[in-house]
Amino acid sequence: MSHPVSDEINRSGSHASGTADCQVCAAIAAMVRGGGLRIGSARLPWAGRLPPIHDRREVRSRQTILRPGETLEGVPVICDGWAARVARLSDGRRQILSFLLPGDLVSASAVFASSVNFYVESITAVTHANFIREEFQAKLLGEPKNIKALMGICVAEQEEADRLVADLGRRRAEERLARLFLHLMERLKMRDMVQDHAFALPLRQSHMADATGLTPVHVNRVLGTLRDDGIIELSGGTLRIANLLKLQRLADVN
Amino acid sequence: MSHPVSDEINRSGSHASGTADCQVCAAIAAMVRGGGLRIGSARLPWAGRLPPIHDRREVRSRQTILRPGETLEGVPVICDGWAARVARLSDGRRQILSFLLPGDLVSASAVFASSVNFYVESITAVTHANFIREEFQAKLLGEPKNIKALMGICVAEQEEADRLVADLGRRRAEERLARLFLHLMERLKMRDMVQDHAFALPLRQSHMADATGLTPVHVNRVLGTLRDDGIIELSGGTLRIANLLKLQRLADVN
DNA sequence: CGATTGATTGACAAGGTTCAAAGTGAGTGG
DNA sequence: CCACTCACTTTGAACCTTGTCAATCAATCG
Repeated sequence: MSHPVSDEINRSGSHASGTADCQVCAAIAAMVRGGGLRIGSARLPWAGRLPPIHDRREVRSRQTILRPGETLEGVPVICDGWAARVARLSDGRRQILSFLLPGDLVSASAVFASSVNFYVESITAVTHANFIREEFQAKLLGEPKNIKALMGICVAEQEEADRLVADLGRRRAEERLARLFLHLMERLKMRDMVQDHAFALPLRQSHMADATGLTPVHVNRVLGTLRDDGIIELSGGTLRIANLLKLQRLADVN
Repeated sequence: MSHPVSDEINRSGSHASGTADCQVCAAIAAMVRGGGLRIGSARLPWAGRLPPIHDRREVRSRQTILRPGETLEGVPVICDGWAARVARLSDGRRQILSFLLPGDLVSASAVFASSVNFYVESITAVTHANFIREEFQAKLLGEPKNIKALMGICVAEQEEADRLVADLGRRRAEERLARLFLHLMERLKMRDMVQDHAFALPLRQSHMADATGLTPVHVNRVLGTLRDDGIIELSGGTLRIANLLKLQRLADVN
């Protein structure tokens, strides 16, 4: 069976070859199946053939993948697992800027700059590929259509951030968590990772706290009320939205 | 005296001509003097000659300039005055996403999309120009250098938003206000609008509240303590940083 | 098994909000 | 020029949401 993605990868001489090649193929294939590289809901719809990768890395859960200012080997894309972009304050406070899901470009800025100004940390075990920047750029800048797609990713990234700013600035704990869950569900839906209003949620309560600007203790309490109200069921790493309508009303969608 | 900017504007047949042309020239000249179009600290360093504008508008203070979804006539750039990008929740809560100063492109997204998903509201009286999108794009996409400059603006916009997310999620009132003031001072410095640690600050306390995710009453109290501690002097629309070191320590810079 | 990590709970403190009222200042019309 | 109005600032008091501290419980892992 012909497989343009893995063909391309296998042809690229520079990537780390090992025993896990088919994993990479599978992961990137999944990415493509999901509609191309993305950030949030924006896509980079490349026709079949990806640029060559510099390398591919597998990282255990709870590791720091990138640090601010650190030189990037390539343009990082998440193949598998969950990661987060995070900001750290000097006294250790943390804020999750966004979650990175399979198929996500870590940041549009990484396409042009050789470093970023946030941390990237794995939440689960993560596989990520680093595309060769020059080739990635060349492919993008070659076609106006691709430039616009990249701008689309930038805009989506920005809209995401604006949404989060309004959430953190003006919404209370319950609303923030409700919106977090709905937002994640939307993104996972696009990847066919939601079944019957339920999906794997590998986040600790401290992750949810860092994403919503709350403390883990308070997240715990709010989750408790959401559970008691029959809105969500959360256990064993699986979140099931038991009452979507109520959750949406809480989250102030529509 | 030859003046490439106003020459260009005068040559452009499609812009609204009136009695205030020299105002436009002056405003855009100021913009150029300041280093080109920008967002935050990123610049679009166009060599002397701007693309033609579709029109130019003057708006009184406290008006809504743009609404989400509304069709944009062109690519809006602030020539004079202060405006804000703002998000509104369904129940009326407001969050200021960013302040727009003279020379600011309202949003990089406006270059490619014909609508945006936030409000733009004037704070003072505002003059803004709307560049013809096709020409603006053509000029940008024509040169790879310009594409990278545009991407630089996108990245700066994003970094701004990330910074704000961390502030709103993880910093307390005093820190947020301190950072707001320092951030504004930096931006105004680039425009030569700061003298001796003092600058015109046309914001009401409710603006500061909407920018920092606080209530106006609490902003008032915190301003009171900053004043009492001899850190700032704020009156008559002028902010003077009386003790920069203390303010920076509060703001957790460095 | 002991050790570690995360979830849960209680008691209490604090930061920030809400409501209400009074003070201030600039602009307006008479 | 004065009184009036309107928008904004300031202040107090009560309240509420969220944070802090501390202890316990549950689950996982070498």
